[in-house]
Amino acid sequence: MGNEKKMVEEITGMEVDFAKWYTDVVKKAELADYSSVRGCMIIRPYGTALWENIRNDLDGRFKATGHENVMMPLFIPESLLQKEKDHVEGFAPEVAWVTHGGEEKLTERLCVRPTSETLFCDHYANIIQSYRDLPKLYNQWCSVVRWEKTTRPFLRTMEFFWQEGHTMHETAEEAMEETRRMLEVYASFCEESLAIPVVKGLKTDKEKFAGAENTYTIEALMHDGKALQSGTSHYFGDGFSRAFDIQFTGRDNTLQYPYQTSWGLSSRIIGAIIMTHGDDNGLVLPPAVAPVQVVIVPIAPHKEGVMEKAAALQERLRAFCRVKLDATDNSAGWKFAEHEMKGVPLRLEIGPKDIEKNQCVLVRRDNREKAFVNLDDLQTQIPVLLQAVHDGLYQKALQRRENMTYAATDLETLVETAQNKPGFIKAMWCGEQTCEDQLKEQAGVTSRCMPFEQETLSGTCVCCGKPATSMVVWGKAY
RNA sequence: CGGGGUGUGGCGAAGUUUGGUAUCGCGCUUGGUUCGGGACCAAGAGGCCUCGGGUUCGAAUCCCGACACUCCGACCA
Repeated sequence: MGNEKKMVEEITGMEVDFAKWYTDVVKKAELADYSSVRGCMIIRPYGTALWENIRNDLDGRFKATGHENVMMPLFIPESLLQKEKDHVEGFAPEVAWVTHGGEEKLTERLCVRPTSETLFCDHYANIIQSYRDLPKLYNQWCSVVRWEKTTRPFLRTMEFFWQEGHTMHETAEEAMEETRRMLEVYASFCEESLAIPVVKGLKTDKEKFAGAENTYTIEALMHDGKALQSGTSHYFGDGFSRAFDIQFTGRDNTLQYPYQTSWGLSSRIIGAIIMTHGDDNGLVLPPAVAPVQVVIVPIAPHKEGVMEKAAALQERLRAFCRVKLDATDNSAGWKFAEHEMKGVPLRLEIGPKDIEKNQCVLVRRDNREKAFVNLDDLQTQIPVLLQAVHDGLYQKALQRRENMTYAATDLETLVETAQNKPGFIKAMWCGEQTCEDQLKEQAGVTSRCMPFEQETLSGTCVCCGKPATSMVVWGKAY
């Protein structure tokens, strides 16, 4: 109990080399593996199961807010991509092009979707005629491709998995509400299901999505003090509607352009889970999405009755949690380390001595606390402990973020903080991009967002000293 | 895309400076003893030394090129 010895020698210490620690965890926990396609990864069964749980949870939240799933094509004709100017400028440098079908050269190139705004708009133009057709609340689960220069498993890969919601509304107000609503869905998902605290806010013009009027974001702080944008929600106004000629007849019998939103959350969130909760023994998974919530490790399984008892427990536990029985012939110690590496929230040990006393040992992954629990109480105790792990993870992450959040009211302090103290820096800003550029130049930080929860640290911009318009959270980002 | 680093059985490395036919640990297979924090003994299997050229009697080793991974920047979910 409370043994601080590092038991998994294969994983590089977090303090030693954070980047290496990260990839070690990805590989040793069997989440993903490299493929022979540059910049693309193979998401292994364990990683896929994790993504499926994330997906099912989020999908339920989308359905509950009235959204429907659709499936759009993988390809976008060049002409379609070209329709919205800012959008194409933003994405053109990183799209993959299909130029041939078999041996034949195509008359028009097709791009592999980097995002699907254009496809949705093209379709919406055909199916929206009247205000009665609105709102359209569509979502799709798919993968997209962006020709990235440098890649890292989950955090940045050339192909990644995500969901993209695309909605059309009768009024700007309605669309703006939708944008905010979906950001809240992401934020609650992160906090309730992933135990990741997030800062909700608005992106500056410099950081917003190509073609959007407003981009909202949730920003999480990783173990190493770098920020990870964990979900975004965009308000498009009627920009795309005009570019794609999407019009409907309004209640007053005039032709109008609908207002649009889009929002996305990607498999990158798995990187956030790793870097928020993980430790030197490997992955630590939030119970709500863990593929295995409880792993049963039989002790001395060759002894009479142990395996039978363990198997019977597995059957019982199936009714209320995701449970796995480790029946391999590895030693008990091996199994402990193995499942810790894979982040299983609870371990259940059952051996001859326990069976005699009708009990078992439950060990939490987050703090290694052990508890002897009567076998008759498992149905109530396991959910309690899973919840305790969740709360423990959330509190620890929140505490760390607070400890790593600083404030600066003058440039010198900001630069000094950025250079010496990894984390978020709160500072006032005048709203000018030149100041953003200068902070990037001098302190190496970018604006993560203008949080909804504003504070007044001072009256003037941290950079230029002119009157400030808002408080911005700055940081180094993934 | 700029600057560094790396590439040797499944994994981690030694060997490269000084060219001579590949070594170690872990894992894997089989048998046996073990099992409450990565057990032990014995016997085995497994290598186009990232790829392509070149130099040489001979290349993991020297030269040229490509690719991949990785770190630091710039760019992006």
